[in-house]
Amino acid sequence: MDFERADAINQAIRLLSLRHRARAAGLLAPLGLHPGQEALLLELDRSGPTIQAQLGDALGCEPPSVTLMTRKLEASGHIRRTQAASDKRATVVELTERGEALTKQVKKVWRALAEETVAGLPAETVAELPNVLNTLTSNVDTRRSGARAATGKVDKAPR
Amino acid sequence: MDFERADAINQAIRLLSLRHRARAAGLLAPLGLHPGQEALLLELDRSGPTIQAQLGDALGCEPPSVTLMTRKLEASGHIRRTQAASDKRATVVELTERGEALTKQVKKVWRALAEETVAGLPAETVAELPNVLNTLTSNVDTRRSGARAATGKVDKAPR
DNA sequence: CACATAATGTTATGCGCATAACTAATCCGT
DNA sequence: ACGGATTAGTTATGCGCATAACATTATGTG
Repeated sequence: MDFERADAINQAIRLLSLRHRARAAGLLAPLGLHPGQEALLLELDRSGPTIQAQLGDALGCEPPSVTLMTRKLEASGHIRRTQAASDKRATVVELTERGEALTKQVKKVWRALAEETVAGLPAETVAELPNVLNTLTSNVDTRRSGARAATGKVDKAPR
Repeated sequence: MDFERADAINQAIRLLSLRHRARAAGLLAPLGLHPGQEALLLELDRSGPTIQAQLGDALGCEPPSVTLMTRKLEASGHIRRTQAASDKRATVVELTERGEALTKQVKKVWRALAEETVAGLPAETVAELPNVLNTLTSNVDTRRSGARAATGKVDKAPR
């Protein structure tokens, strides 16, 4: 691949990151959220009470980031953190009622953002988009060793 | 669009941002660069001596960010900043020889990253990728008034 | 010309996310 | 059952990027 094409791709990804995040920030601000927090709320809405380590895994960010995100969302009353009974190291995070109400609003914003983002693209391109983006992501993912989650193959627990 | 699809798109963009940036960080670290700085060097390599305001425009970031980026790259000896003759407010930024040498290395890394990023995708998808990503970007770009703008012409595809 | 307005850049501050270093709890092989 | 390794979480620190407030220079009207 020549440099021109390579740069076009890298630069496009970089700019998309900046602008999509900026737009999300603008849409989430009226809800009192900063970008990144919405992902945590949505994950809790999707999975119910969750351990912080799993949250970090789902959101693709590191434990210290999860600590700060949960701390702030707890301070604003949208989530609740309790020590797990079965594992005294773990902290279980769950939505409060306020958090659930806010998450409903977040979902509306999230749909609006996605629609705005893909406006003007052919339906088939939009349909393929998540898969293409996920492929790009796992290609550069050093966390999960680029493994594809598609197979759903999990080593069975030896017990 | 239903929430599932919307979330798949937004989440995919968010994760791609994190991972692509993280991978870039890993590849640039041996060169002594942090992600974001390479874009500035490449822009200077492409356009020659440039005013900071134009740099911010090209990189899609704000004046204070440009100030910090240029300050650090100047401190590391890769760029030089001089006051413009024609406009005493403006600061002209240009590559030093060290900066040019480093940029050569950056280009190699940049090509490698792009190739790694699009690995496994059909060639035609890769060919369309920059345009698709740029469309997504301008759809959510609140900086330059929404849509087309850059070159003053329609992106492409004269039917 | 004078003066309001715009444009360039800087400082201060804040958020998200990262890594490094640390504590505390759980697991596991001997 | 003991003691090393693994895992969950926190604190400290740093970088990139953003906005807000500000100083300085250019510009374009009356």
